Amino acid sequence: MVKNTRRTQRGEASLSRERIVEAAIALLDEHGESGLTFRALSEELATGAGAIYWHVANKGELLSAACDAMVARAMDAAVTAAPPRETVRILGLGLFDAIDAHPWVGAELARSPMKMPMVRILEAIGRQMRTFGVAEQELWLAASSLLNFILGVAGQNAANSEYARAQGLVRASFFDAVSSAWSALDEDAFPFVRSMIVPMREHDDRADFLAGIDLILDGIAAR
Amino acid sequence: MVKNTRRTQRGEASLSRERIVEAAIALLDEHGESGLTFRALSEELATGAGAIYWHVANKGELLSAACDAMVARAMDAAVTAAPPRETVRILGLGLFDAIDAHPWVGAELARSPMKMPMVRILEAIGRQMRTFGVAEQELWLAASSLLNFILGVAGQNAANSEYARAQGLVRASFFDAVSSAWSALDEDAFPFVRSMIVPMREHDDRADFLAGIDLILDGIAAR
DNA sequence: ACCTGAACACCGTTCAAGT
DNA sequence: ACCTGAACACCGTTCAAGT
Repeated sequence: MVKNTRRTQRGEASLSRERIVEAAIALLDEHGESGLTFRALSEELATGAGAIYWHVANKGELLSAACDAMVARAMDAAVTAAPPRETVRILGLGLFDAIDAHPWVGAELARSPMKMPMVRILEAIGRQMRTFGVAEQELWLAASSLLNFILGVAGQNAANSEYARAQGLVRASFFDAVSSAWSALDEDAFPFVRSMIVPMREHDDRADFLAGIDLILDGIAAR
Repeated sequence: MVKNTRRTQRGEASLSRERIVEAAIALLDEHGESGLTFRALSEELATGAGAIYWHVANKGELLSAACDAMVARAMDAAVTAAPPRETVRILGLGLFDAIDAHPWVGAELARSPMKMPMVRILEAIGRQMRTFGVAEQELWLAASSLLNFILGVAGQNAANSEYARAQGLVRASFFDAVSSAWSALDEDAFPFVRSMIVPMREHDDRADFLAGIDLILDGIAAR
């Protein structure tokens, strides 16, 4: 490991997959999804684009790795000895908060096929379903339903945040904008949505997310 | 309406938002999300990029309009006089099949904030929840939970299809690939996921989707 | 009012060349 | 083995100019 002694001594770690992913996370957090470009990354890391490609296959892999790092962190933080129902809530909330703080994680999760970041979530949820007492032949359904719900919420939250960012709005005024859009809908064509304007405005994403998980757990328990 | 008589007589309708959206849908269906570019669209429509921009604000609006057209079609096709539980299943399946046939719809849906395509789905589901007998103060939760689950499934299905397309795989061999990836996971770190290899391979997306909806409806009914 | 198409300011990715 | 940075082949979007 003599190769980069000089750089290390100067306080600049040599280029590595880890450092690249770290820098990518910083860019994504600061400027949103559109903030991650190989040019910005090169500048941040003081190298050329080609150097990054030596450590990472392409942008997709980079995004996926960044997402995975965040999800792994959230899953690890949610390790408890609580009963399964409570643990699933903690897991879910951990993910919810991570996505709330880093919307791009939700967007990437909603895109990623059955690869690593999702496998982690499936593992964490599935274990709880098993201790929850779900029958063996229903485990896949229980775990994947919960997962799909969580991914749906994740995607929506991320979309809302990105949209709000693009419009330069804060969270509260985003829902103001939605509510005025819904007010303009035709009463005959959209009676239900119009009747939801007030509930939508008063709703609490976090609380609804938890309640949704409970709904599904109730449905599972009812079998 | 004299302006484009000549063009119309020649059998080429003049440029319009509708024709543009139509062409966009054709490109998306044929070549996936990456197939929709303003250049390809210009060629297809035999015009310049600027002409398209006169009718459509930007690419996002175009994608959203294309998605909305597909969702509207699916929702209209699912109008029945069946009891609410059955109707929700029909609505869901209609959407599921539309996304299965046009994966880009699922991807766009997972991205779109609380705008038009989603408002349609919310309206259709919400009406059924009301006739289902859900209490007024629980309507938002019931409808939005169902919606989030559906969007989650939509996003995953779309991601799987896009991934399979990119790899040049058919559906069956996609799950083969996932199962061999899962087989390579560490047994100690991922016992649950490894135990799901067989169930995952044998599962039926459509059936699981329906079962998931039932799970949530059961949870709602249990209140 | 509607369309043309060249031009602009970006992208991700590659690759010969260096150390 | 690792890095440089110019070059390539694309993008979405704009805009002066046409009809």
